Amino acid sequence: MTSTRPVRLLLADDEHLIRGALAALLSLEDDLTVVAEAASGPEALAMARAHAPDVAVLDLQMPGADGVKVATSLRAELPGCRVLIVTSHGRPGHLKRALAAGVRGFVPKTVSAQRLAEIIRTVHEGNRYVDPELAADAIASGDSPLTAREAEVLELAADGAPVAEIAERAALSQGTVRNYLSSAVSKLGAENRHAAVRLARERGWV
Amino acid sequence: MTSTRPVRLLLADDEHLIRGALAALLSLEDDLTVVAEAASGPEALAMARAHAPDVAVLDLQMPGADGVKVATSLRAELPGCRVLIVTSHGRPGHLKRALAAGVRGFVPKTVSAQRLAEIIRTVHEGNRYVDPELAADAIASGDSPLTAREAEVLELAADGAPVAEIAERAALSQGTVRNYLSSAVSKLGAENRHAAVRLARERGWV
DNA sequence: CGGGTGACATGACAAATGTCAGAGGGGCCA
DNA sequence: TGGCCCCTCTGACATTTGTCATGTCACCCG
Repeated sequence: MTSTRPVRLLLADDEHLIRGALAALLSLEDDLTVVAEAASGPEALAMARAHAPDVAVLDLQMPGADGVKVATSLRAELPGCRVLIVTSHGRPGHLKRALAAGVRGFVPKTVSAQRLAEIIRTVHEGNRYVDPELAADAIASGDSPLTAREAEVLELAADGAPVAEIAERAALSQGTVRNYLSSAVSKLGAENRHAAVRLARERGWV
Repeated sequence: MTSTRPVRLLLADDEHLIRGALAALLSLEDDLTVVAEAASGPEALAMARAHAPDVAVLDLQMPGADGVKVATSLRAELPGCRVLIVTSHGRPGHLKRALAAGVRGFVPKTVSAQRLAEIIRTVHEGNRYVDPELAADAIASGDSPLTAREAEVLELAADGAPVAEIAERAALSQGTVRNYLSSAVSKLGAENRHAAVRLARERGWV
């Protein structure tokens, strides 16, 4: 395989500094070429439509729509475009969501550019790549033990709202809300609902 | 001023990808040279001692010790070394803390590498540089209305711990803790202490 | 069809939390 | 020195929670 045409990349990250630097570094690899850059979720989608890249390298946290949402849309609109998610804070639940959205690769930003280039090639060839450490975390943390309602109520409780407000927003009775919160708290082994929110967040279950 | 020797830089960021990319980009500027890199707070300090750089470019959030703590130590040990903080999530309080620690520059990662290079030069010449948007946020959010104790107690309450635990850890009576929490909550206009924690965090007051 | 499970509810009780009034002591500054 | 503000505490009270027992209803599966 001598003169394959280079892999066309879309780079999306809201931090200009990182995105630019990354573009520069990846361009040094002569089998990779950055054809488009975006600073937000919607922009990434638009760029993908316009340039139909081979691989989309997406940051997980972007304004507008996060990497996973963009990946979902991309999956439908451009099935040929592989998606690789890059993230600073790899929480187990994100990985699971990402894989469910058809993402082919998931790596933390702690990898080197060299390594990232290799992973981009891996993904482009149709293989999957998940950072071993993140994968281990995801397996260790397991599936969410929360039912859909419990998770929903816990989420509404996330900003410290009192039960009355949660009940109203969820269209549930206060007693029911307290029941859900109580069971969520005990399932997570937390001291109270606020600690439960923290735990669930850490594990990516909300 | 024709043949000044290049500005010697220390780069500290726990994300290898970013750090490497940044190093590569900044090295393209012929008046800048990266003499050391670090992936954690303590490592940054050690590197600074070993290489005595002209400017230290520090990420705000690093394992071990954050950028501001490193800056504080650096101020004492290497007064000649200017510190520039780079951050993803610019919260007003951080800026204030950073300036108090003698940091000369504070910029979000949304700037371009070009711009960053200019800012590094500015800082190296002894001037200060603070991102205008972050500065505006900091001014708008104003000073913390919390007394030292209120902030301390609020911080201990941050992870959802019950009052009893806070009281023990702060060596205060439970009643006192509740009084402080109560006054903090009302000063912040929050619904309860958990919402207060969130608000205070957002504004960088804890 | 019967049984299990989850969504949803009520009511009651104990525990934690929020609020208020008051009170003593220390430091700072006019 | 007197006033003011903060720190610290106490005690009492109303409100909000967490927990438990219990019940109804709908749905899915064997």
